[in-house]
Order: sequence, then C-alpha cells, then structure tokens
Amino acid sequence: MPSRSAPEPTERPLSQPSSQPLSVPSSVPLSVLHARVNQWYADEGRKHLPWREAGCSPWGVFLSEVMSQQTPLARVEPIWREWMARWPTPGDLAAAAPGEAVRAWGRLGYPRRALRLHEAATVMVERHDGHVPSTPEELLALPGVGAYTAAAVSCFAFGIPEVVVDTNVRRVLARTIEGKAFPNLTLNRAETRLAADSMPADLDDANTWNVAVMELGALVCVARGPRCEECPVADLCAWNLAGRPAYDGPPRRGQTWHGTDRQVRGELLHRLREAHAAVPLALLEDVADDRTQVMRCLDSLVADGLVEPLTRSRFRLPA
DNA sequence: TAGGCGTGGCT
DNA sequence: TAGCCAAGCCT
Repeated sequence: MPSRSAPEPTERPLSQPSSQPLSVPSSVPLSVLHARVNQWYADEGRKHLPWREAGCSPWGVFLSEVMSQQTPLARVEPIWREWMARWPTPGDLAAAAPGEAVRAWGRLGYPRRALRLHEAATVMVERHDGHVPSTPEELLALPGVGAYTAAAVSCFAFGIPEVVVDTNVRRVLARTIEGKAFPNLTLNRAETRLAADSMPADLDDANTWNVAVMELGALVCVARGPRCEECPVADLCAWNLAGRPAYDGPPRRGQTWHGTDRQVRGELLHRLREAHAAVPLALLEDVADDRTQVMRCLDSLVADGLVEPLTRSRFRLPA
C-alpha cells in the first residue's frame, strides 16, 4: 500500500502545493474563469443525468464513469438505468455471472469494460466490505480504473477535489489558457500540472469546477464546431482572442474500422450476446471472409475472458 | 509510449 | 462520403 505522505506534487496541488512557479500565465484571470464556468454550469449543466442527482450512490457514480469511457453519455444512460435496477450494489453484480455483465453491456462498445466492472465489484466485496472505495489510491487499484476514473469517482462520489483530467478538460485548457485548438496527443506531466494549477483553491469551488469544465468541453467547447458565441469565457479565451488558429501539431491518430480485428471481434460478441445457449463454430465462421482472422479474433476473445470455449467448436459468454 | 480495443452519431 | 470523435485503460 503506497503511503499518502509522499504524493507526487503535481497530483496533490491543494494539499501539497508545488514549489515550482505556477504553470498558468499570470495574464489568465483564474478567479474570473472559475466563477464564470461554475455559474455557467449552474445555469446550463445537464442536471437531469441520474448519476448527478443528490441521492445517487457511489456505486452509481462509479458505474457511470466506467460506462462513459470513450462513450457518449446519451448512449450510456439507458444501459446505466438497466444495470442499476438489476445490480444496485457491487455485491449484486459480483454475484452474477461475468457473461451476464457482458450481455447486459449490449452495444456500448469496449466490452472488456463490462468484465472489469464485474472484477472490480468482486474486489469491492472482498476488500472493501462491498463498498466503492473513496481514495484515488484504492480506486486506482481496481481493474478498469485509471487516473481519470479514480479522480472522477473521488470527486463526484465523495467530494474529494482531485484533479480530474479528461479529453474535455484537456481541450478547454488548451484553448482558454494555452491558445491552442487541441492539446497534445498524449497527456504529459506538464499538462497534468497545468490542470492542477488551474483549479480553484476553495474545496467546494474545486469540486464544482471539475464537473463544470468537463461539461463546458462536452457542450460548448467541443472538438469540431465549437460554439464560442455561447461560451461564458470567450472574451478571455487565449485561443479565441488569437483568432482561433488551426491545429498545427503532429497528426492525430485515426481509428480504422472496416475489416479490422475490432470489427470482427465486435460482430462475434454480438452473435454470442444474442444467443442464450452455446453457439457452434459453424454459426460464427462467416462473420468475415478471412477464416484465419475469425479464428484469431475468437482466440483473442477467449484470451480476454470475454468468451468461454465449451469445446473446440462450441462457444458462449463466460458463466 | 504507441497502438489496440467497439460502436454509432455527426459533419 | 469517409473520416472524426467520444467522461480512457492496458500492455
């Protein structure tokens, strides 16, 4: 268990101020930025989302964060409601078969997340008395939980103002403070420190800021076609003031799809989800023309624990 | 650290 | 239309 007495300075800006100079230029009026963004959230934020309601459990918040990884919230909400009705606590999910989690995941994408949620629920039962842990260190130890999710759950479920850095936060800070259209390809230390130094010092303000700046990035400061005319901080945004210069960094990584293993894996899993009994290999082989690719993908699904081979020619979701 | 990993809406 | 993009994580 790592000690909390010697945290990385860049990760604990509120309790462990950095000795380095502030990474935010002194020309940026942070207090105005905080006040405007937080007020905008109070006025325009999507408060109807069920995991933002006051009575939502930490488990509900945890579920929402994992489901939202690389996934639009509109597609998350119906699945989240189904899961919360069926498995209202970590213990309920842990008691179910992992294959049922994969089936209930439906077409949310990245189905290994369903498996990891099931594993995380099991760890919560075994090590945390059936509860969602509250500290970033404990959360980070759970499968499927990285720096973003650990910070988000600590903040949104427990009111601990960790530095929450997701794609929305990165884009808003790149524009408002750095004057760039997009952040770097990968999150680095300097950018994490910028996010930390950008946070309000007040605890309540910091907690609101975390969700508010994310929401601003999701609704207004969007990747393509930003709605600067609706932005509460357009008049002090470095990128807007510079005339919104185009992105000039290294080429952004594209995601290929057609003909990839990802597509074949997705189709295989789709067929296995639809069937409620073991499926013969013969009914899976035609998901792609290349049989070698199909077998490779089936093998990888088995290796991932997403598919269980009953025999060499019959497959199902893991029991 | 770069690349693999689903799915579907939007421009 | 064909990419681009989305509350990232893991190896």
